[in-house]
Amino acid sequence: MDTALDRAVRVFRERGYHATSIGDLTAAMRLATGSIYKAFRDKHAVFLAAFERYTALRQEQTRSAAGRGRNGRERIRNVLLSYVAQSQGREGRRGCLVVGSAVELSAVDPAVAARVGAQLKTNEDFIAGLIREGQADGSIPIHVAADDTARLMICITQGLRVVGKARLPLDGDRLVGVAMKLLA
Amino acid sequence: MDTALDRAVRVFRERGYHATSIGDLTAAMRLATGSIYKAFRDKHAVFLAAFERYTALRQEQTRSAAGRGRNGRERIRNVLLSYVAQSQGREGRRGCLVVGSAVELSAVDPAVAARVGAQLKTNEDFIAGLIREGQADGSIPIHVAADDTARLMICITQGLRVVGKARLPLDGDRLVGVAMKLLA
DNA sequence: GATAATAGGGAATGGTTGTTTCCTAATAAA
DNA sequence: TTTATTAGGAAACAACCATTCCCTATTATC
Repeated sequence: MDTALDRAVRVFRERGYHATSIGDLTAAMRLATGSIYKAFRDKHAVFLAAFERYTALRQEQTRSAAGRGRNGRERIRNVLLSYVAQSQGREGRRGCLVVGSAVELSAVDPAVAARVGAQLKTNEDFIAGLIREGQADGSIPIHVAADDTARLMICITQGLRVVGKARLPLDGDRLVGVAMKLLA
Repeated sequence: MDTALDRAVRVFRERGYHATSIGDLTAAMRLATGSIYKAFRDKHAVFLAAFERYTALRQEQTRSAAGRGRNGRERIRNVLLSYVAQSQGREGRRGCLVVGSAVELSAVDPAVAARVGAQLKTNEDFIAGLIREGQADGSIPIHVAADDTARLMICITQGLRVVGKARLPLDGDRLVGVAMKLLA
């Protein structure tokens, strides 16, 4: 069932919610119409489940990228580099479910809006935490405004997904090199 | 006819392409079905026309914001502030057609993808130009990498629209204050 | 003033959508 | 082995979609 959900995630990422028909889902999930409706109340429920699976997976990836840094500054650099990598090439064209949901649904779908908002807040808090870590371990100056900088970095990461979907090439080292000035 | 297009822009921004039905368009544009199809080949053509009208209007606003600065650095600050303002409140929730098109359509619609790419490139070139202006007038250090910084700023502006659509509050002065570090 | 041409409106249409229903095959319980 | 229960699949259904067609005013032309 989880592998079917993974396939649903993929279709929703590529096409978005409205452009994905139940027919697309049956083909992608390799489940018949009736089977999908036995497992989920409706298309919306499939989407919500896919959304949650996607965010759980992505969160894991981000934490793991952060884990590969020796101090706060390096952890943030790795997180940003990981975002650029995710936003590029085929994976980038596939898109981000959080960004897609925010743009396509959060204005008209309260359930989705709540989840999108929560996810952004979680990510922002995580980055703010890393900044404070860096200030504690001496790798980031204390005068850096943790919350504002974290929010701006969220904008950068979300913007990367938009730009990546539009197929603009992204050079991770150079882009992140510039972005790290925010921690000066 | 242009005022009808403006109304179409509004609906497409709020709901996106797929979730906007011809019925929605007739209601918004105050035109009957037949009239729309007499003026445009199909729904896709309406969208393309709306997209072009939107980008023309936005471009004008951005140039005008830049015009209110006395040197390169101030022009960029004003452009960023204008983006934050546009991404906030009701206008922010209404969303950006460029971001929306990039996320919802550019993967499956070459015509839209080309327009989105061109628009992003135009904006990026504009910002890069402002950076070079600033370097010429002495308000921005010469060691700033104009192209990389411009691309990162595009990510910030596009990300602002995503975050704004998700209803997160944005403090223009503080956010832009942090972002201006990129020009240090 | 009569006629041609056109802009606009609304009903009809074929296709597609999300959802339900019913049937079949497999598994678990007795 | 037989029965109860469940997971999965395909066809049926009503609602809605984008699009076409045809009709009615209105404008422009002669």
